[in-house]
Amino acid sequence: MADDDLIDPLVQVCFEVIGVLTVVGAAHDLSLTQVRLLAILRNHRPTMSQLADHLGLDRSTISGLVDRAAARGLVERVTNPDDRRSARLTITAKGRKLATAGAADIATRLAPLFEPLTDRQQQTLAGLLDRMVPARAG
Amino acid sequence: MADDDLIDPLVQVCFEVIGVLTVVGAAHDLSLTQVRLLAILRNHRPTMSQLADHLGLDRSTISGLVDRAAARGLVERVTNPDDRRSARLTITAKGRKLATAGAADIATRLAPLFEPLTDRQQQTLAGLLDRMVPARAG
DNA sequence: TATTGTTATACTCTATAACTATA
DNA sequence: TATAGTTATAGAGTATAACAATA
Repeated sequence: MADDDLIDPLVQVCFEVIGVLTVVGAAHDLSLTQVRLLAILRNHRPTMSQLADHLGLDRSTISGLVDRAAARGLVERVTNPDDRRSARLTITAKGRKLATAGAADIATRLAPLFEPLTDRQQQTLAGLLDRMVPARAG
Repeated sequence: MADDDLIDPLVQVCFEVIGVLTVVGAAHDLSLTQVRLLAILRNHRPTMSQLADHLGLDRSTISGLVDRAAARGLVERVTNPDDRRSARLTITAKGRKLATAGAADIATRLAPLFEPLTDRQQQTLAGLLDRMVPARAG
């Protein structure tokens, strides 16, 4: 098949989805990157370096990002007694609450995108997408 | 079905795709927004306001964006003789060349994502995604 | 020496508010 | 008056380079 028959609609859908994440984030004064940060911290406690690798950003960028989120009381640095150079990041109760509310908003705002698909088609889509995401350690 | 069974992998895949667009853009000194700009201008000649609406950005943001792209010779403002307030944006030959090369890079870098799927599954995916993108005027 | 994280710096992206020119 | 676009301003996101602390 012509690549574009798949790539074009995929990229289009991605921009729609990212657009939803961006506006929902903005409604809570969160940038797209802050949304990702909270989403990750819901299930993980990475070090700054691990976070940088995962997000594909420089460590210095992460420092600023975490500074701003910490200033809002959304995340916390927890120093590691075994290696005092490194710090683990954790989400606060306030951050978790915001993340949970945001996830619900996102689900609601994403729903219209799935509307053209039958339940059966949505299941098929979920299966295909699931196969595309590599199992990720962390 | 549980929403998250669809939303989670969809969002994951979207971040993968956006990540590819970001790194390919960066390899050509283009931000993600500049990549989108060139992608749109390959097929359209919008006014500044139309572009702002389409990208979901403020008109003032578009001004700066276009300034920087124009300074690199990638796009041009063409004033409309019928309404001298407005300007249509066009891609230059240089911009088109860059966009074409970028699109090829993107296809190459996106390919590993599809690898877990059979050709038949890729066709199915393309069909489902296609149904999700609204026909857009412009 | 190597690694973890921060700081200083500079540029891009973004929105708000105020503005100019045209309609 | 209303609309198209720009400019001034301020803050967030980003990378590079240089740095301090720890290993």
